[in-house]
Amino acid sequence: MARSPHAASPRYQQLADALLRDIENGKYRIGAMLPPELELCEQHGVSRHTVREAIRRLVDMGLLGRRQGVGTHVKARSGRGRFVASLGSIADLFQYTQRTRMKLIDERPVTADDKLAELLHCKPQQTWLKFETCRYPLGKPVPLCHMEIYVVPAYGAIRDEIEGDGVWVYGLVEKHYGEHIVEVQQEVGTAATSPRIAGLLHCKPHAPALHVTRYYYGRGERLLSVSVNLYPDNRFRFATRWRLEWDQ
Amino acid sequence: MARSPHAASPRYQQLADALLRDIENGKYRIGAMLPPELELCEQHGVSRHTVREAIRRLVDMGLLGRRQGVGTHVKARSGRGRFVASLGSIADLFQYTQRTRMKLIDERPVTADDKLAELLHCKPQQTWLKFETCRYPLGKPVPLCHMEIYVVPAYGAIRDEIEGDGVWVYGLVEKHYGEHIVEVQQEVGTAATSPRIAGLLHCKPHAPALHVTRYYYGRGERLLSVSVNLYPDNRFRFATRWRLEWDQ
DNA sequence: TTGCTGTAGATGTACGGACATCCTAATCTT
DNA sequence: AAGATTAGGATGTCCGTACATCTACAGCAA
Repeated sequence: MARSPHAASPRYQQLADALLRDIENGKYRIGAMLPPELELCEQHGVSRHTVREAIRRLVDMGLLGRRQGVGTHVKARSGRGRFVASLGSIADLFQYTQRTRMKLIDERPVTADDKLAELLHCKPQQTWLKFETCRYPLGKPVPLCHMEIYVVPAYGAIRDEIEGDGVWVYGLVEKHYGEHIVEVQQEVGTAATSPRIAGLLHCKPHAPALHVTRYYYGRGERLLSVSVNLYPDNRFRFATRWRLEWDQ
Repeated sequence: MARSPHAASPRYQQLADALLRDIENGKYRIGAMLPPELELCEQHGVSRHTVREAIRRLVDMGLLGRRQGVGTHVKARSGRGRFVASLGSIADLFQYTQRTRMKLIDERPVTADDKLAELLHCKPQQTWLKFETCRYPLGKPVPLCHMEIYVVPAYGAIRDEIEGDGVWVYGLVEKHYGEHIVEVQQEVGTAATSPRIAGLLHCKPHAPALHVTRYYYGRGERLLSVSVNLYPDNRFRFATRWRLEWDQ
């Protein structure tokens, strides 16, 4: 039977609300199993389709989890959503409104000592290829940032294309080696600019700078590249917008 | 009829893949309408249930949009996902592993001059309530950060609870005024610590510091609170994990 | 004990039908 | 010409059925 004309909300929504209440009230505790679908059908006098639609909502909200052959269990209790931020592509991580150009300063293989091994999350003695570059806004002489880029040696061929307009290392890796970046971990801190790098960046020694480390992962949690960026002064600020995902 | 035993994937998935190909190939261009559900049923020889399941996937991926009574249209062409980061709650934005305590330094109403009006995204002459505080890790004498917190004057009563363990201003606003924070905009930059604040923070004057501005919005894009935080030195780093949402 | 097999019970997939609701556009009325 | 009404067609909701697939567990065999 279809829902009555003036019902406030569809039945699956009412059922989802009821289940949400039961979860928040503690009738179904975290880790506990929900009754099977057919049982919920009887209890609430609806079809299996409606039950599945209601459960689907709660699964999307992260409150429930399901496994075929096993059942449906409670994963979380809170009815409030998560805050999420999203990017269209990795390039948005850099938030450069203007196009930029990369200039290569140095390239060399490096063997990880203890300190570098910690930075790269690898064991000492492992070898990486290190690029040192500056990134310039197109047509401007003052660099935007200083970058140290580490890639596994197998990806050395990207050196031929690393200089140029609008180049990103992760893009070269994806293009040449068919690896897709699936995850990026980013750490933002602050640091004083060393005299050598201050010279490259045209800023005062010891000036405050944003210190950004990014880890690029491919499928299977394989670390493909690490970059350490230094943004001097206030040439750059990160803006992130966090939004509540599913409101109630 | 159910799917044959050894099929690689369910029919709705095959149909979703087929539609995705058609979108990427340009058969259905951005903004164009997809054929109606019943037409897709005939074209692909499946039931409406299967068609709706396939379309649901593409809607979840952001490729399609639908409106009751109108139809299904193409919103985007790319088959690659978005990178998303998520937080369990606003408190995770601060990433303090230890609990903290807030200490009030000053409280006063302020009238926005041009500079402050720009910071607060409001018109000059508007009045706000300004709290100046430091945040300390529990039981430690060295503050973690210096904060300037602006709230609309109507929320003045929170001053009575602003000092204490594990207090967040947004939490007080939500608790006392029933306002839910729905969006947070965050800007991260760097700055040198002024001598006065350096004294409060027990760090050297002009030391590099993370400069974080956060805008807290309630429903209807109403700005409820603004905070300007200064984290000296390397007492704090932001870690964000961006993950590709739906992979293929 | 160990390993295999069968079975019950859970979710997953897929078909069918019916009616509700919403939007657009054509049509009718004023 | 402008507004109200109607009709058609699109998605949304909800019911029914059947079988597939997966998992855990009991029972049996080596």
